[in-house]
Amino acid sequence: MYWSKTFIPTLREDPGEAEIASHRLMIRAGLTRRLAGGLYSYHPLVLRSLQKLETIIREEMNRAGAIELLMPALQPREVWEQSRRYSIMGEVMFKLKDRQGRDLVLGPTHEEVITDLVAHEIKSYRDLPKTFYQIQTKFRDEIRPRFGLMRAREFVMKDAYSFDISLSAADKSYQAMYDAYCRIFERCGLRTKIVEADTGAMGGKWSHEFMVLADAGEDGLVECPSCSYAANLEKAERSVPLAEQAVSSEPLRKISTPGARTIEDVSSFLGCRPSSLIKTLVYVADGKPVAALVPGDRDVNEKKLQNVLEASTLSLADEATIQRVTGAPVGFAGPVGLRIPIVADISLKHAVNRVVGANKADAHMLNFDINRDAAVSLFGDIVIARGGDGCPRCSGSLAEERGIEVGHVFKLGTKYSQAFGAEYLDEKGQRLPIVMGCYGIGVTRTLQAIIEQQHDANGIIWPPSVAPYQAVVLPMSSTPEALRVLETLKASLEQAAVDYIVDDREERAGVKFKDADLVGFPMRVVISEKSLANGKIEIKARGDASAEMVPPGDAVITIKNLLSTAVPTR
RNA sequence: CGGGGAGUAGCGCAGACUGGUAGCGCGUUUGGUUCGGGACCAAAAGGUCAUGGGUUCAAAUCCCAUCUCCCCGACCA
Repeated sequence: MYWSKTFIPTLREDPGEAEIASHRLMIRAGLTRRLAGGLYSYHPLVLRSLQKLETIIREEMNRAGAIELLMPALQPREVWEQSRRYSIMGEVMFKLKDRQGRDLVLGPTHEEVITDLVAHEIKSYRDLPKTFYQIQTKFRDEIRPRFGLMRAREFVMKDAYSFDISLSAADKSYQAMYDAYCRIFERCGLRTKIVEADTGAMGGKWSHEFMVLADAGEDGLVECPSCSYAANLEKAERSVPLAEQAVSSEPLRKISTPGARTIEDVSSFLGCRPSSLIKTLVYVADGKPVAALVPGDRDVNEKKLQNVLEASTLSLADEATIQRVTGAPVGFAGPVGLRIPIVADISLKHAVNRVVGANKADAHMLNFDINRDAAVSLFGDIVIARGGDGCPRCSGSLAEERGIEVGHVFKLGTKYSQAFGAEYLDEKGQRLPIVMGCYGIGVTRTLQAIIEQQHDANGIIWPPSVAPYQAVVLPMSSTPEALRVLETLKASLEQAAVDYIVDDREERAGVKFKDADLVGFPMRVVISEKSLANGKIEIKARGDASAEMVPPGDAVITIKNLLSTAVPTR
C-alpha cells in the first residue's frame, strides 16, 4: 500500500475534543473521527487493526470449540419482555417503531435472541454442549459516552453464549472461554488483570472481568500482591482486624455543631480526623428504611449492603424520609435512639469514643460507644474496599489500581433458559433447563486499550499482531539504485507475508518520521542515499531507541526477527 | 439527570470585560528556494462568529431561550 493512496489524516496538534492519551492519539493519528457523541468512523488504518483483532478472536474462539453465527441487531420488544429486561435495560436500549407501529430495539447484547433460538432448536442432551459466538455492532444509549471508542454508543463486540446440561459441564465451558480470553489478550500484546466482578444487570452467580491496567481506566480494582486475589471495587471484599482497642469508653455527650453537615465540616470543626467519626446513612431497602454505619473516611458499597440485607432493591433515602426517620435535617443523622434497623460496618464492631450525628439540627454526639449506645442489628462488610485494606484470602494487604474492562465472562445459570423455556431431555427423558454462560469482549474498546497501554510521547506503539501494517517504508532517495532496492524489498516483504506501507508522499523527511512514529507502525525501514553508499538500509523497531544498519538482502530476516521479539503473536 | 467548562476559517486558539473594519499559528492552493526529525520566502483561497429571539443607530461582544461538545458522578464491553 502507498501512503498517498490510502487515507491517513494525521493532525499536527492535539485535538481539543480528546482528553486521555489513547483517544487523543486515535484522532491525531487519523484513525478515527467523531460523527456525534459516542459515534465514530473507523478509518482505513484502524479498520485493518480491527480486522486483525477479529481474526485473532475468531481463531481462539474456534480453537476453544465455539461456533460463529450472526444474529439480528434489530430485535422485537417481545424477547426483552420475556426476560423481564425491557425495563431493566430499557434506558440503555435504542428503541424504534416499524411502519406497522411495532416496537423494536437495537440490540445492546444478545442473551434474549440466542436463548430464544436455542429454546426452539435444541431439544436433546445429544445436542449439547454448544457455544455460539458472533462479532457484531452493538448499540447502547450510554448515559455518558466517553473517551472515543472506550465508551461509544455504537461499538463492535464479540459476544459468546454457552449451553450445557449441568452446572459442572457449564464450568468447563466457562473455563474454555476464560482460557481463550487469556490467549486473545496475550496475542494482542496486552497485559491484563483478571478480577472477580459483580454480575450486575446480566444476572448470574459468578463472573470475571479482564482488565487492562491504566490510569485512565473507568473501573477501580484491588489486588493482593501476596496471593492471587483481585476484584473489581464493586465486588471486592476485605478483611478487618477485630482486636479490641484498649481504650475505655468516655461518657456520651451532646455538643453543638452549627451548620456542620458533612464529614469534612464536623472533623474540621472539632479538630479530629474523619476516621474518628461515624457516618450514618439512611437507605430504603425493599421499601423500608434502614441505617448504615460506616467510618467517616469510608464509603458505603451499596451492592455489598444490598447483599448483607438480602434486599432486592436498595437506594439512598430522600430528604423527607431522612427527616421523618431521624427527626433531623440531612447531615445530622446518628444511630443513637434510632428506631429502624441498623447495619454497621464490621470494622466498627468495637468502636468507642467516636463522633456521630445527634438526630437534631446542628448537634453531634461525642464519645459514642457502638455497643453501649446503639442497637445494631447486624455487622457486615459494607464499605468499598481500598488500597491498604486487608486481603480477604490471605494476610496480605490490598493494592488499588484502575483498569479498562475489555472482557467479561459470566456464569449465568438458568435465568434466561427458564424465561425462554430452553430445556433439553436427558438420557432418562427428563426435561431440564439448559445451563448458560455468556462472554463478551469489547473489540473496539480493546483496540483503544492497546493504544492506552502502548504509546509514548511520540505516538502509538502497535504490537505487530494488530498493527495496521507491520512495517512502514520511507524511500528518501529516488536514484536508480534506491528505486531498485525499494522494488526488491517490496517483493521480499510480500513473499515473507509482512504487510507494509510505503510513504511515497512529497514530504520532507521530518514529516514522514513524525507521522511514522505517531501512527506507530512496529517497523520502520529507511532507504537513503547516505546509507546505500555503505551498502546498507536502516531498520528500526518503533519501541527501540536506535536503528540497525543492514544490507538490503538481510532486511526481511531482520524485520522478522525484530517483529517476533516485539510481542508474542503465537 | 446533577455539578463544572466550551462552541469564532479544515485544526489549535485570540478578540468579548469597555458594542463600531473578524484576527493569529498550523494546514490548504500557486510560484520559488530547500530536502534525515513537523523548512523558508512570496502570493492566494477559506467565516451564516452554534441556533433562534431581544436590546441598540450599530452585536462575535450585552440580555433571554435552545442545541451541541468536553470533563466529574450513577451505567457497562
